[in-house]
Amino acid sequence: MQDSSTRAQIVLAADQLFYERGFSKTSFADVASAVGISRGNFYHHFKSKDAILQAVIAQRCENTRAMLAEWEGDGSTPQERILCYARIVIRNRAKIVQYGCPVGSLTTELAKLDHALLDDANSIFNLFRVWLAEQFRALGKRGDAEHLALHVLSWSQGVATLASAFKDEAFIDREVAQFEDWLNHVVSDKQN
Amino acid sequence: MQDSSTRAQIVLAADQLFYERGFSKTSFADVASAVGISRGNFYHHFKSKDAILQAVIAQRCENTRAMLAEWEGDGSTPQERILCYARIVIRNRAKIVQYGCPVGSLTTELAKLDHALLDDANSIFNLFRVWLAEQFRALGKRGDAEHLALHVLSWSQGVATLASAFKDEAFIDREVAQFEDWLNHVVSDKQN
DNA sequence: TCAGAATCAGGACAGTTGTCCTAGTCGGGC
DNA sequence: GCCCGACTAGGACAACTGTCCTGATTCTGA
Repeated sequence: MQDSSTRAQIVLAADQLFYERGFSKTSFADVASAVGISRGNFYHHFKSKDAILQAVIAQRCENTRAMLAEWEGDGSTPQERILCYARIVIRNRAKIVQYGCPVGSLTTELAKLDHALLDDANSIFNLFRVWLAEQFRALGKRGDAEHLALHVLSWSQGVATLASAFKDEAFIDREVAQFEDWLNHVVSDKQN
Repeated sequence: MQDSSTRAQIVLAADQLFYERGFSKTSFADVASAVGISRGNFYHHFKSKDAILQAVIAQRCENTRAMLAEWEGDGSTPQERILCYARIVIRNRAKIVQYGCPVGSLTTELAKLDHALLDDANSIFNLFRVWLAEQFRALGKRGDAEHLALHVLSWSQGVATLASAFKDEAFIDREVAQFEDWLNHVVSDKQN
């Protein structure tokens, strides 16, 4: 199964290109030339463009799961873990300013074409959502945990969209600082 | 200048299609058949696809300006005017759940291709941004007005992105209610 | 060593894209 | 009546799309 090398290369290249140019604006020729193989040869590895998208999404899911497990690993508090999530937008600042959020921009694109794989793409969002809800529950927010998780997700999408539109990195930093205050306030609030 | 009728029809149809399918996924043939004219005939009205996009953006700017003027018109308070903005996402709930925010999804798409008209598309955002900043200044938020305006813009983008991904209308209502609380808190805060 | 599978390059394919051209219709001013 | 401009239909165009096919090469296991 030497395939794994070429196949993995295809998925990696497609992942990047889907992020940087969008799914529908990325052609087989683009991916093929990025990997360095011929266009016709593609169909030995993936039988359609959607199949590549599916593989890319699966890969992103796996990466996300690994990242969440890592955050879970260090003996930090739930509050610090939520901050880990919020700080992704700082860590990926440069790319976000150029291309937006990889998850958000993909789901937006797929939603417009009501593409069959929108649900698959949403599963990445769902990994974060479920994980965030767990953290909020661990903070004693039993009733609001799900809503708070969606709120945090929504916050990150807004930050990515605006930062990308205005090419404004400072905005990201400001919003993260504000987010920390908000989280402190939520945590110290005894309701729910 | 009977042209205005056909031309206006083209801009109207293109506006809708760009919103519902995205700019690059909308072809001349799509717009032409929506208006009911031949594809080749297009170049008498617009000399390129970008020219249509430019006209669509200009139209949206005009509509936005008119809407802001209307909100300004009734003798409401700045706080109520900001709520007018927040409630757009409720008024356009159904469409947002299907296609996201018309401004945000367009700028995201153009940013990915670093299209020359990204700045034009941003000017719609800027209309809202400047107007919102004015409202916050009128509320005594002299130092923070610009940042607060961006924050509100960012909030609306997050709501639209998540609502569209999860097809969740209830989320929109919840976020707007929360926004009202936040705004009350900001207004009653004497700092700045 | 050698058959068979895995992998590959190159090109064919039908359809679509944005763009451009030509020829024709129509209405209003001279 | 005639002419000129605004408007339109239809098609040509090269380039590109996703898909598929045919051979060739390389690798593997017996």
